[in-house]
Amino acid sequence: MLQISYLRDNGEEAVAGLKKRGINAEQNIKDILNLDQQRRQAQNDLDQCLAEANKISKTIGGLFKEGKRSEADVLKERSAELKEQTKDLQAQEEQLRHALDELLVQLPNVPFHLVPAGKSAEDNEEIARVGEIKDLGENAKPHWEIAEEKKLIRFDLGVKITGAGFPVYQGKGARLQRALINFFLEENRNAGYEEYQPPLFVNEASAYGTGQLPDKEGQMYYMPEDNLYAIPTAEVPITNIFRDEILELEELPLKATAYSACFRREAGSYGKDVRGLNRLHQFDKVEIVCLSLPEKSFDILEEMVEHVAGLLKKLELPYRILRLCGGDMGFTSAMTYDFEVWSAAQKRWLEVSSVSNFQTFQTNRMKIRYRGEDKKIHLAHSLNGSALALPRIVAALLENHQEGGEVHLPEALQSFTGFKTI
RNA sequence: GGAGAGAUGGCAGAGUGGUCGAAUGCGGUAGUCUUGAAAACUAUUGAGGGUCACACCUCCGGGGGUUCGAAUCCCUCUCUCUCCGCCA
Repeated sequence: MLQISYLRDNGEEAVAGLKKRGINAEQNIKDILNLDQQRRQAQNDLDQCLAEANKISKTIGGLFKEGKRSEADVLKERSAELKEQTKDLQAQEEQLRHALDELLVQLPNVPFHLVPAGKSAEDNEEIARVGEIKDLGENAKPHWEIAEEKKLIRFDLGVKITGAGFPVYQGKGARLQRALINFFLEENRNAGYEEYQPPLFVNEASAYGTGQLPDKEGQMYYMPEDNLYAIPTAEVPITNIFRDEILELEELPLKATAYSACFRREAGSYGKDVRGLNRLHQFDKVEIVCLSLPEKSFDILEEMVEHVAGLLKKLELPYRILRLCGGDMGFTSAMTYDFEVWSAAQKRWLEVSSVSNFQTFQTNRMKIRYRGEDKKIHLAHSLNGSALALPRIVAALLENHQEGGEVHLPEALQSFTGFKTI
């Protein structure tokens, strides 16, 4: 959620920025500032009322001690009046605050100046393309065929025991999953990320903290008996570890990584998008999360992008990096880079990582702060990215590295799998 | 699942219905001393709102109530811990 102080000082900048998302927020922000003004006035009135009431209470206390009952009784009457007033003012302030909050949470993050304007994926800006796109000819098999032939992934068994979108990995398929998780975690750890193993379910406060609620309510699996949500990404528990914390300067930048299973309902998806490993309800992902000084966060973002690019290079997969346009960016992001790997048989790009800087959008809600050089408390910036999401990486590995009925694993992976070919 | 205990500042831990945003200790920060460090001593040290800055207001798990006045009394919810049961 945007900081009200930011909107007070930079309302026009926010309006201009949000246009890049295709949103005209002018009236909205006007309303917000208006409500903010009213709210502060109400708060002020309330405070004064309370101040007087406090003073009277103290005076009454003194009078009682001196035994001046009658004088105290007079003041009690005034106090009763104030109490009525306080009630009204309190209700008023609360009502204004809720109205303000409601508008505020509906406003997405303001895109960074580098973010191109645009409506959809077509307006994204390709900023790098790395690796050779090989023409595998007519015989190239899509990953689901390879996975089925070699009994790596059993979609049928997943359907049997759970449902569509919950595949069973078997044999070398299962070992490949385990190897990839280890490979990513090791790479991340070597790059300075501390490893965590978080809970897979989170409470409501956590889901709000990272912005899954109220924006993506229907995308999460929910367990009403316990009021818990299955995490759609490790970003949620990992970032929430630092909720309500004040970090010391030495702790920044804080770099964390975690493997987790991720759960997404993916309501409304269909067709080729959900074929094979393209889109699942449960999948594995290794995530990286950073908390940084505001002035450093875009450097950190570039650093994270470099790191993810390094992983894809080691996997010898052709990929491209996109800078998402305003309209394609997530609600909470100020700037996002997507990584897409080439799917040699499907002949299309598959998103495998999304690296974003949220600036204070998440930390404002979560109250993740740091004590600055000036000894004052400021909001930190938060960032995260996938490093990496497994299913589409597996798809790309199988498709791109197939040759003569075999799949040759990249060298970097071989020590983790314990086998070179599938 | 059953029974009991508890929830106070970074941590530990006091707190009689009024001057308690809260003793004390530890920790943190700054200083004195020291060649340097340790120790000792001194000072300082919660967060949010508000203000140019003060003032002022809010917060002792959450919500509600009693009272002129609540960390303190009452109700309720949540959570944590201990014991028992079950169990990877």
